[in-house]
Amino acid sequence: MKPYVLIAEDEDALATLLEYNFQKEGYDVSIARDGDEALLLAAERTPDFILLDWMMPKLSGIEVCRRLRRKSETRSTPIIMLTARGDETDKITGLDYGADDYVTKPFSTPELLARVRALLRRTQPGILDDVIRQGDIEIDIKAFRVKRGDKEIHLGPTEFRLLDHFMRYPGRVFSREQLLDSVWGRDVYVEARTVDVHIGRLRKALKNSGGPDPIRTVRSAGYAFEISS
Amino acid sequence: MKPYVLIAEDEDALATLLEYNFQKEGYDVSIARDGDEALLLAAERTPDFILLDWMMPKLSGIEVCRRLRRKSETRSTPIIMLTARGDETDKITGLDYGADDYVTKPFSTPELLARVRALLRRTQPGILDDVIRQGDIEIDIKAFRVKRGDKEIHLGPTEFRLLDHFMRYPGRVFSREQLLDSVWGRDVYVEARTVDVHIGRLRKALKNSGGPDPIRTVRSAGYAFEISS
DNA sequence: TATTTTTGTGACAGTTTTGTAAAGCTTATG
DNA sequence: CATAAGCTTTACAAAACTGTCACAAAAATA
Repeated sequence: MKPYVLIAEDEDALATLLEYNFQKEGYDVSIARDGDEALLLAAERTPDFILLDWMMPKLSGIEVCRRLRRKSETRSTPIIMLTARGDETDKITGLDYGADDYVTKPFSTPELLARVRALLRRTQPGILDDVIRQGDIEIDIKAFRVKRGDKEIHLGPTEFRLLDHFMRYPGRVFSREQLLDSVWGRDVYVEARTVDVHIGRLRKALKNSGGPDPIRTVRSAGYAFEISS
Repeated sequence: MKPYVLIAEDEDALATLLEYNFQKEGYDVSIARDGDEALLLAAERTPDFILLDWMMPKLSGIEVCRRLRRKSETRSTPIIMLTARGDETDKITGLDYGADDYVTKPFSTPELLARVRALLRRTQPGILDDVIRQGDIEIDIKAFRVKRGDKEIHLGPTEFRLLDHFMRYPGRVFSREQLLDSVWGRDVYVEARTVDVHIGRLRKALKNSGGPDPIRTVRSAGYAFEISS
């Protein structure tokens, strides 16, 4: 639903500040205090982009960056490096290792947010859009509305987030666990089968407005959203 | 293009707050820390209106006011005086010396902004829109009036600002917290549920004049104003 | 075909969120 | 100083939503 950012930063004050600002700006945020944690969180739920501090305990930013690039899920995830001023060499090295942009500390929050928006627009087109359309289904995130053809569709909060998630990644198959992570939230404990129930509800709502069922069940794997446009 | 406001206020915290809020609202802002500076800045570029603190170093607000009135460029520039509560005499004197309105501290930012808009509409016609219309609902900020169809609607101040805000951003969903920020004021502490009560009153008032409820409840998210035109 | 595994779905009990009337206060007004 | 108007909070009822379960249906497997 919201763009999901992973912030890897060991300095507490900065991490909190960033978390606050990005949340306020409308992002889902996770904070990692060291390199290990960053990799862990990134594996749990693939972020839409990553803020990576250059200097961190356990694994340095550059090492994290390199490892992320080795996995298929995060190979193309945009990464912004946070470096101390003056380390010009860091920039070179960082970009070498696959960072997409870098920002020197200290930076102003609006500046960073602007950089992030620019990066997202460049690399993840559509992720900042308010309206997503797939076939005859249209979802407006800011207005919390769903339409199929001309008909308004009412969805409960969970079904809305679920559809939102699916429509951002059309065709991709998500396991129940993945859906729980990214739609319900990492820390919530619910039965995997609960996903089925909500899928059912979503299907019913979408069917009421006519047209084929856009959700495909992938037996023993999960669900995917597909619709011919 | 943007209205240009000169803010003369020596108290740092308040000056910064005002600067931030007026900029966010789309004004060009200059800050003067004392009376001398205020006159200087006003001479440099004639403001569209002036916020003038009553108590200031060097030249008091009232003296600044009087001198501004002597120059042809600023003779008719709207001036809002900021005074401490209780100084009833200030009001009289201030208006005598040519202030157009006065606001007692402490005030909430949205309240001040509303006063400013009203003043600008009264004195600088055309610089802002007077009326906003959505569907059959019409709000006249200058006159503090609301009409639905032909019927006059009476609203309390809070409901008025609430409707004003909604009609400026039709279709968009605002959380209770956002509404508290932009309608009540960043600094005011009020229960989130209070918003519900005012929404209820606004709905009732609008319903009395017939037609559908233009306010949509978005469960677990907030409210939005929508009406078919 | 019989058996096992996986998915679809109606029912339901519990929880969360919203609508609203009533009460207590504060501020404006004459 | 009394009255009126408007604001916030509270409490309770209604409505919407949630997660789980049980069982039916479908698909895979033997």
